[in-house]
Amino acid sequence: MATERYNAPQREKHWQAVWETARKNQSGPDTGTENQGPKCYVLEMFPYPSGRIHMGHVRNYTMGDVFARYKKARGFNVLHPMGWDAFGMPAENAAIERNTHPGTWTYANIDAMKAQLKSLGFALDWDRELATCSPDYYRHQQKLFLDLLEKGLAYRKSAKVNWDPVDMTVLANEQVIDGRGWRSGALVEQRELTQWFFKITHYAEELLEALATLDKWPEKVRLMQANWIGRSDGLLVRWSLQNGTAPEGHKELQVYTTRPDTLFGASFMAVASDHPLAKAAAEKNPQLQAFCEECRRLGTSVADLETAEKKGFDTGIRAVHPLDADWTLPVYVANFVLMDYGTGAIFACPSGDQRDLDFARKYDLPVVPVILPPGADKDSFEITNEAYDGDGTMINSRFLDGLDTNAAFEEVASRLEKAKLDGKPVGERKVNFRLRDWGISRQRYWGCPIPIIHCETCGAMPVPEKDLPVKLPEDASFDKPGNPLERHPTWKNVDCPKCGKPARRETDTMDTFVDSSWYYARFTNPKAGVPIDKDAAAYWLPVDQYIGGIEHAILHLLYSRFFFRAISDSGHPVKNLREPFAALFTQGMVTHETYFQHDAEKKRVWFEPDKVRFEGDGKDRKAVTIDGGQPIEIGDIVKMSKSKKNVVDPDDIIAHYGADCARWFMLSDSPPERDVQWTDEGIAAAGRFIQRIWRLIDDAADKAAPVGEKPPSTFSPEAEALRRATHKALDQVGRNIEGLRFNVAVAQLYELSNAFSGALSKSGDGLAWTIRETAEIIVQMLAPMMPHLAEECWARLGYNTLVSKQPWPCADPGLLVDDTVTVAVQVNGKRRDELTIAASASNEEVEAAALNLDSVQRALDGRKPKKVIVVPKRIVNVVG
RNA sequence: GCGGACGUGGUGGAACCGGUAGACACACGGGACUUAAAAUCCCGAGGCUUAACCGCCGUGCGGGUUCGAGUCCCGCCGUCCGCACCA
Repeated sequence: MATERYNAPQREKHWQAVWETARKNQSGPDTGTENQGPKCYVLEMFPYPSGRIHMGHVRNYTMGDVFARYKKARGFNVLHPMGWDAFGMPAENAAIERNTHPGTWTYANIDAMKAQLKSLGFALDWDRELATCSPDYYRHQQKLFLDLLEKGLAYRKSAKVNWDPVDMTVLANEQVIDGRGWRSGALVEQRELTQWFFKITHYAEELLEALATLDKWPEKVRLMQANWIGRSDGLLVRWSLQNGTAPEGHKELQVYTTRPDTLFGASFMAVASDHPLAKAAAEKNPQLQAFCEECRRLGTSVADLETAEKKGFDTGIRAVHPLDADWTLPVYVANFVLMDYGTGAIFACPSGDQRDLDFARKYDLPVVPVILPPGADKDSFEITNEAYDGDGTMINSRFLDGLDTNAAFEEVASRLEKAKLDGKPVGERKVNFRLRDWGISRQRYWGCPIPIIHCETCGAMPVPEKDLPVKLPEDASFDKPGNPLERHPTWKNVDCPKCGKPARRETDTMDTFVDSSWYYARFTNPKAGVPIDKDAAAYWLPVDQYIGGIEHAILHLLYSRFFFRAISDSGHPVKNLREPFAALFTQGMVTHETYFQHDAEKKRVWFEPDKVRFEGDGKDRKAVTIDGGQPIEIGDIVKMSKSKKNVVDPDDIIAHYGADCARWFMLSDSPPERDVQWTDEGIAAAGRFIQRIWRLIDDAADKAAPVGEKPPSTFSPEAEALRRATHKALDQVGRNIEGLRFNVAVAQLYELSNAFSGALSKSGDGLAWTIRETAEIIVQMLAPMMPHLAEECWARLGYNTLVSKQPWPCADPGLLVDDTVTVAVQVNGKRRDELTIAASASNEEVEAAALNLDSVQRALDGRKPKKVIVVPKRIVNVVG
């Protein structure tokens, strides 16, 4: 009887309905009851509800689902929730374009995407679903904000901010990429605005130190965060200003340096154009005034800053060298000195810093080498156009001469700590961080309102807790650019909660990264009346496996690490936990070839993959249009994106091949952390494998021993071999899923299927029993990856239970070790032969057998072996 | 410029702690089944040499350590990513 093809799309709907009925996609109430085992919290980064799932989501959520289902089968009590990162710009843009409300658009998208996720068969706990745009969620976020405010971890200040002129909003430093807004791509400008900030710098040291404890995070992400936090160890040094050269009231200049060892190489001082000393000096100097203005204008865009030539202006002020009262240096205003790092002032050592050197050459200032690189000759060493900023031996540095760089640092630091200027130490050790406080104000409607009321008398007053949530008004207008909350006729008019006088609401909303900084904690009990249910969070946190894109290496992950600490320290601690994500995995992107033609202006016009037909293969492979047969160029393989039209819609794939096929393909071939290339051949191969498994199991079901039959007492060699292959694969597949090496697990399942298919045509003692054993183990191993197919196969094998409810099978340790082993035989390190021998053979026996081989004798060519190395069960190397 | 990762057949990739390089899959070639095709099944395949065996070469390039190196060390080359006036 010919086997019917497995109709994946149809059967998948069936099994999804069965699961729904069985309520199997539940992790149970708050502390979980489904499994008695230890808890395991599996989380994938929740999606922005853009309207449709893309292949990147499919890959991300498939990995999480395989891991979650596997852990469940291993007896863990698993939490695997899903929600929506639902605030943000696109909803507002959609509102403008379609004349709908952002909420309407967002919730319609959520419905559509939820249906898509369900059609992929993910074992998600939908009872815990949350959307950050719901007042049920953001009311708690407002409470968290108020608690941070009370602790001084949220505050308001006027600051230069990154202004995105397209999105018309403020961006955090982390959200500016190559001088452009991370979402809009517009050139970012600098503007002075009063904004709300979170004091992430308060945790700079801790966030950096704790990276060392995150041993289940990728090294790469930890390094990126460490660089971002940017700790430097240095010295604050106070330089006195020479009498008569400095403006009234300016007696000293404080600089920050990480290289006090180079102090004798100092050649000038430089301050930022908005440094108080620069401003004071400019008052009486119109030319300097003009120069400062120029610097400020230049600084309007980050891109300009990066390309600007180094320029300076001599203020005429002179600073006294802290180690030599007779030595004075000129003070410049320089465009490359930043006011918001260190003290906004530096001393410059041109021989040891490229910027200082460029500046010194331009203005003809002295360049004195003070550090001799290791191996360089003292007499001939000189600095020409390249500064030397490495370590070495001190020269031209008086009492430091001969010391190494580190010793010189210490010597200068301790001298200056003891030295006094106006009764206070000249030098003070200081650790500086690159990290800045997180500006969270956004001039947008579709975000969490900041619960503050501004009163002319009382200032910025927190909204009383009883008045939370501060809800967004439904009737906002989106017809103009700018903030709809700002121009709403009534919403912002409220009375001051303290004095009762008319006041106005804060119209800024929070950066959406705040929303995603604590959602993982909310998932542990999303219906709690407080932001975080302490018991539920204590049970479930930390997240045991977090999975998402590398693009969040800094932004989301650093903010979450900070926010979790900040809320812990302001009344919402979860045990003593400081880190929310115990293990992190960053998956690669889904890529696809691109196809294009050039238009009349030489611009590329992109083609969807299904508009392209191919002719030939290998080097002769050509693309043509599907209708006209006109030539098309084949472009790079890049991340799927709408703009390049190289996207494949998951819905189309599910409808054609089924969800299991899409899932299987996303797990195959490429290591999960690397990019995977979507190809038609690849998805077709996955589809073939599904049919193959179905045929194999169908065939096996006919040949297998009945369910529950006792194991036979003897096994034929064929049966024995199949059992060994099966149990080895079981052992390996488990390990590889555990280690998220899905591509390797997939290969092992292919391999076992090949062996199984060969064994099905054989007969022998115990084979029928072994066929059942292997068939069941294959199905159970496939279950986390292709859950629908696995259920179908499980039923075909005679069960009316669900395979997704079965415990993970146990590999028989006795079948993992072989009686005989094949070892390679080398002569002088070159492989000459192989030897099959009892695993229990002694080294002497192996050696004798190896020397006995013709091939070994031939290779030795009459020489006596000098030495024989035997590595048990692996290799024999004859040296002769 | 600084920091990091990576480099294996025609392709994606595998190889535990230094121990048979190329598992598995794609593409390709040959065969079976078929009137034919699709589907399926079987076989082949790193390169050079050879009728075949044998042999030689082979994990970006050059050196080194080792009985033995894709794996460790040093120096190059290339690709990708992150950061970038941070004093």
